[in-house]
Amino acid sequence: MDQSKIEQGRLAVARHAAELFWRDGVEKTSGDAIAAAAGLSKRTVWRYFRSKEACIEPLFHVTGLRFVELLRAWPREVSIETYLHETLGSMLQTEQEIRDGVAAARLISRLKTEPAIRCAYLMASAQAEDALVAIIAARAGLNPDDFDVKLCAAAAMAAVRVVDEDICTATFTHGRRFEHPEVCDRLAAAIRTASTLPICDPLASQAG
Amino acid sequence: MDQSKIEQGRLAVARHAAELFWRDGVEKTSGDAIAAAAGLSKRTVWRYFRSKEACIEPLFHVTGLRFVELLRAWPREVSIETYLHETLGSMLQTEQEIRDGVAAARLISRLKTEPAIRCAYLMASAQAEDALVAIIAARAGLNPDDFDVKLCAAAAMAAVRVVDEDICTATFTHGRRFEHPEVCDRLAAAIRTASTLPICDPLASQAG
DNA sequence: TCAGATTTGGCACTAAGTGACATAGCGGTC
DNA sequence: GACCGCTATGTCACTTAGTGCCAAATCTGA
Repeated sequence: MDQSKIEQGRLAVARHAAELFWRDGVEKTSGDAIAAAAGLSKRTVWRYFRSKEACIEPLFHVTGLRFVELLRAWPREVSIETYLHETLGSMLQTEQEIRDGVAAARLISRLKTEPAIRCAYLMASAQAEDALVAIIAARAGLNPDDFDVKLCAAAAMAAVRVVDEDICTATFTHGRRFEHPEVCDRLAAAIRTASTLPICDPLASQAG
Repeated sequence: MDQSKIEQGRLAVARHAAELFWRDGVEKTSGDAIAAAAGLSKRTVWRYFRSKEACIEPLFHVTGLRFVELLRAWPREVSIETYLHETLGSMLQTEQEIRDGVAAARLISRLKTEPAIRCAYLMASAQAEDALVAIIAARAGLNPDDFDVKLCAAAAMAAVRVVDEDICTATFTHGRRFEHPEVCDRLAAAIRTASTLPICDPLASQAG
């Protein structure tokens, strides 16, 4: 599918936009500057994105999705705590993925002061929530259209969002440092607490 | 405080903007049209709002806040189910408040097709979540800065959001009709399920 | 009624975003 | 390799979103 090529292009732009938004702020960053940094014409940028603030959505989207994709591989017989401790460390494989994670985290730490960033972040979270629905449905053995599944996905995503925001602001605006296990603990605890379906504990084995 | 005067002005504009967004779509509605409908100069509209899509935020904000304010008056010795059944019906008092509710609900039913509306809706929900934090903190006897309180507020707000979206799309795009008790039941059930702190049941009486 | 402060409008301007068409690149086919 | 159709991109003129600046209006209090 060549949809992914477009996604790659959008992501490339998003990385540059994120850099500029972080360095100069959203207001002081022009569409021209983003286009120039990405090595594209302005026109192409506006073909990729409906607005300036949407330029960073793919970055949040991809980082959010990396986490959600990690959950997709979550074996039924493993608890959330065990799974995250075992796998979260290897979620960001390449240098690029790590850079994306840092870039996203930095921007998240600016959510309070830059409404445009919050907007993009929330939009991307909504997409991640959609992806999460399918995973939770599979794990709970329910239909993705089921209201309870949607509710659980929304609550779990909200939990991730709160932890994210908390950790990112603590890191980038208060200079705190987090060791890896602590992040796993907090994410797992929040997801467990917020989950409205019994998905966090090992599940009774089931055919299929 | 004259901050509320500005809020009234913003809300007045938002009502017109919502009408136009609903009738013509966001794209086909110009800033000029909004200003004209509100009887203001374009300049004043852009002083009130940072972007066109933000023009409807106050409508979502006020309807969301009306619900949150209802929860503020929630007595400690009453369960969420009882409280909502007893009070939700009287939440929207004036004709204007009812019109606001309908206008917001109609727009929510367009969330799938109009990203700009989703953006505004999510931003307003984030504000409502902030307001909810204080209420939950009070009810749970915890500090508003407490992580668990923020988590509970986020999860509860997510629950309200999912119910909202579900009911509004069912109403306006599938023509379903909801009786009042059903709405109460669904909201109460979702909030109870998603709440991560024991706030939904009557609380042991406590001085103060 | 006057002074001072705040709010609004008018207008010129910059920047965001679109439409229409030309061009470049990229398989496939002969 | 030349030809073809297809899609992605660029160019440029254009509309609309959004800001800066100053003047007019409106509000406030003595």
